[in-house]
Amino acid sequence: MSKLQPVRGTHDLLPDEFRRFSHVVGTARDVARLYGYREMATPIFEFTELFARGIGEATDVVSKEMYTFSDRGNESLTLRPEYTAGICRAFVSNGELSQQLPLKVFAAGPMFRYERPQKGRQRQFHQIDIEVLGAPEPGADIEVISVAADILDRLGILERCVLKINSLGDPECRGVYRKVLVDYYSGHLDKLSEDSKSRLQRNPLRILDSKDEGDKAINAGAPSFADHLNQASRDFFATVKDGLVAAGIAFEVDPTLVRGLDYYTHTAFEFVTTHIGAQGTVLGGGRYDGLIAELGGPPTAGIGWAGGIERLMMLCNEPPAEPRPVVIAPLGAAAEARALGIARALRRQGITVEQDYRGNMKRRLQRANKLNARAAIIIGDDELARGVAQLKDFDSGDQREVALDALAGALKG
RNA sequence: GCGGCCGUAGCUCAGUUGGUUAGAGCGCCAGAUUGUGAUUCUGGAUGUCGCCGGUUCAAUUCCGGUCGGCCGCCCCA
Repeated sequence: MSKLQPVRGTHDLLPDEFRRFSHVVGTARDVARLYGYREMATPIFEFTELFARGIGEATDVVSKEMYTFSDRGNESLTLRPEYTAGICRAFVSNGELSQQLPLKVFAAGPMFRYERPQKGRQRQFHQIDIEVLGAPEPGADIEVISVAADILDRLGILERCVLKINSLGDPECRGVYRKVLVDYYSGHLDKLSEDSKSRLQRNPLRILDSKDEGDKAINAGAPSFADHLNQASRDFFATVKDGLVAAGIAFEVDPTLVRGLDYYTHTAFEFVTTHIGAQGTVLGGGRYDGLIAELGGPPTAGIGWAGGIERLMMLCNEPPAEPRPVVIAPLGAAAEARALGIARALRRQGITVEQDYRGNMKRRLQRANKLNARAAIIIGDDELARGVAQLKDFDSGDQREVALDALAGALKG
């Protein structure tokens, strides 16, 4: 099997798989539309600077997972590793988007991250994405989570997921807490795992989520973020939680939930599942009120999430079956020519019709069977002369004669 | 980036304690009278045993490397 291989961590979406892919995206799009979100798209690559500044230089994503290259004009470009930064950039680039706040957008497309592939983790993967810009109110947090829950519900996977939420506070108390944490862990440096030592400067909040047994023991005595939230952050979080309850959305507060991207503030959340292996986060996001200003735009609040399409595909129900085609089987050159027009007329009526390019009757019916056709329209010289066709039903095996101009009616009825 | 498992026909897998033409099921192709599928019967084709190199008289079987997949860590969707 010395065949051409796709690049590591990429894969082809063959027709059967693509059907499930479109089902996920289509479902998400439909639900987002019900909430008034409008779809848009941004380029697959951006200036490297955008991600470095937006996501944070020190994050894993930026420091070791980006597909970065120089183009022929010597610009450093990067294949987008996530959607939020690009959408925020588009918001800043296109002044008209700020004329009607809040801006509510839906987007979907490929993302790229240089990681070790495993189940639910590829180098090119796809996300659906929702963002609300210009809404500092907790109502936006609630709505965005509600959209996610409805999408998961429609896909039939909500009951296999748990919604975890946490508050990362505002920059003020986040900074205070960060310092408190670093002080605390610095006192236990000798017992900290290697991973966590390196996390200490980079992202100390993440140590709280460590799976290392030694770290867990130290974490037991760690100061909690909840105790360090300022009043405004506390109130904000309480409103979000009350709203979720009012909307009938079940959740768990998880104080160890920390997002790896620097721009998050206040609400952070994830829908996680245990059904698809270690990469159990199916959809996650949060609030990023400082990001747009950080990128050089007007201070504008933001909140949103991204969902992994491949992960959702692993969990979701079979999409509805495609309509079964009708096959038109002409015999002879004259009938074949005539069939082209008949097939086209039927398709204009919304009937799926397949016409083979070659083959005798047996061959054509065999193929019809493989296509899971519901019926065949058989037209030979005899039928042609009389202006009729044999209409064969594949499920019952019955066959009857139908006038050519009555075909559409017969197939619809 | 770290650790572990794996790689035989289109698919799922068996097999060779190193030795002539590497197997099964499913699928695929052909036939069972002239214009009728699926079902049934008969016959057929499958493959550089992932790739490169080493050991050996001899390797798909042993060893090394490499590429790819899977599992866990890390990280995240």
